[in-house]
Amino acid sequence: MTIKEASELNYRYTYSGLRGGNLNEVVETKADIRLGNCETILKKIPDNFIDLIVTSPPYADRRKQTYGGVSPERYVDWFLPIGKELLRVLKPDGSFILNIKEKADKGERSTYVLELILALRKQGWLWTEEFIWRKKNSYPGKWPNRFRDAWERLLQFNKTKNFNMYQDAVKVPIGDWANGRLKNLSEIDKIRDNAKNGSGFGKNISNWLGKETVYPDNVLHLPTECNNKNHSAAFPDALPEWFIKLFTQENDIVLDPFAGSGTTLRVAQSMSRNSIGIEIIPEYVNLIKSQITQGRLF
Amino acid sequence: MTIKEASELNYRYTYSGLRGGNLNEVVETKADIRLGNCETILKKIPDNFIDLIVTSPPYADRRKQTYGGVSPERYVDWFLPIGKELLRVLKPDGSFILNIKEKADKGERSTYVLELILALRKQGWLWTEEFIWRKKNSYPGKWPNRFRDAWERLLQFNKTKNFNMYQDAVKVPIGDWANGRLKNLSEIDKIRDNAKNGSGFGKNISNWLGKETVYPDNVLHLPTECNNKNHSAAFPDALPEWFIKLFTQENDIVLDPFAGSGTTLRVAQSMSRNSIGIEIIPEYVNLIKSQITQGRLF
DNA sequence: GTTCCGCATGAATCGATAG
DNA sequence: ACTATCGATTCATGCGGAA
Repeated sequence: MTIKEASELNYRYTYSGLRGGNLNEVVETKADIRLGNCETILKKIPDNFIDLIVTSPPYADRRKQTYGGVSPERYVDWFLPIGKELLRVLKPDGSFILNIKEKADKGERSTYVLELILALRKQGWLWTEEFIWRKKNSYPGKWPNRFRDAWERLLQFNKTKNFNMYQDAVKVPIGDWANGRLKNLSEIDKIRDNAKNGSGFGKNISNWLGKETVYPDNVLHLPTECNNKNHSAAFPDALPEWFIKLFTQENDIVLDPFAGSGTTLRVAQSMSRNSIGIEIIPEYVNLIKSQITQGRLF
Repeated sequence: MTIKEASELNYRYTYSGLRGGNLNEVVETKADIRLGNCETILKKIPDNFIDLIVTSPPYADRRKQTYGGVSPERYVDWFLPIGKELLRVLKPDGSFILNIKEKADKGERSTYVLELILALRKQGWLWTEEFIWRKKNSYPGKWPNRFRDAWERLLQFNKTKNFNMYQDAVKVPIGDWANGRLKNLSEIDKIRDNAKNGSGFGKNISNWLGKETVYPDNVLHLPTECNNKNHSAAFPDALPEWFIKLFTQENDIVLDPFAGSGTTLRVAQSMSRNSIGIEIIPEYVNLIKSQITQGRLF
């Protein structure tokens, strides 16, 4: 058992104890999927209720009139009322992850995403970071003046600067360079720190000795999922999983206001997080209900 | 001599031959580096003169010691007069590649790059594409609310939709997944062919065997160069090289209005492209002059 | 000739301290 | 209060000399 696992186990015992239950009593997480208009249902959620919002809204598209066909020109105005509700329901230490990418139209990239970022900031959001989702197997195709689009934006917004971030939960294996070099590196550090001030170097060393994982950066390398789920724009499980690990703890509440095929809810529940989803198409709601354990959260 | 060098040499001979000259007559490319203010010198360049602009301007609030540093608030106003001249000197079928990345400040990303894109569009530029430069060895560090920044923007702007793009020049070796699969396939194919006396499967294989390169996508994976140059942050040679291959032919003219240590000019000349550079710091101009064959182009 | 090791160093960011 | 400076933190690379 690792220290981390022991720590988590200890937390669970403590948690159950505080509730006064016996050790077999597990707090079951709930997934609350609602059918209907996004803005309307958002208004029913209490203030400061959500720990993490992860969503991939319908992208603007001039041609498609079917699912969420919002034109680029109207996109910002369409999204802002939703952004306002999201700002209200998010806890002060929560985060909002928006997966979006502008399409090329008549040879140009649309600018509505840039305008959306500026508008959300004006609305009160902090634009904390832009992660890149690097899609390993991007959509194939060839055009005379454009290569395949192999990345999407993952925009992080916050209500305050002091949001929760559990960085240790997403550490990754250290690069190959370390195999032959790290042992010596720590020796160098020893010498350097001894020469500098002689104190506190042991703390540094403890960070490096036997190091096998490092913190990731702001580029996520994930394949798009090949299995079609009857939904046009499903992102891979690993995407919400990464942000749920990074920004929430067990029994927190995750919200996806454009639930689609329900990836976020399903992943959240598998990770013992509560979740709320909103979806306007009945077929998708039924699909989600078949994959989760339902329960009302508000 | 590598195969690549030999191939290039062979091409040069052929090229000279087509011109009717003897083999010693080489059309020499010129690199024209000028010391001075960017906007001032740009005004001396004729209209529709440049095939490709590749540059990395000083970012806002960076390089304060060397370039003085432009504040994020003033950045767009500072850049626009330069953008206007760049628009004038670029050929209608040329491209403009702008390498830039906003920094984090007080927990937020600055928005001046977004505003710059919108402003350049208003100025008449088409925002054709945003490439991602993924930096594997990004600057280290750890903060409570942020991971390391491992990517920069490579913004492509054009004057018209019908710009030159030589996609075949930047094809890349097919991924390792294909190599492994291809070897396995051919082994299986061998066995099958032996067993079945040629089932037609070999025909498919022949399609695969010739295929060694594929078109890249819009994410570039390049390490930053950490060699001891006298310029603080030169981008790697491979960066301008890729865009010069993609957007120009031999003897075209490449412009870098913020030449810095001269990477763009040096690479352009090594690829038999003419180049123009502007740099305001005398030491860098001298450094560049020591690395190129000079010649006036305007 | 290869491989390995020592070393330097990056367009970083935050929080604390100093003026 | 507001700005300027500094220390602490951290990972992947190239280069040059040594084995």
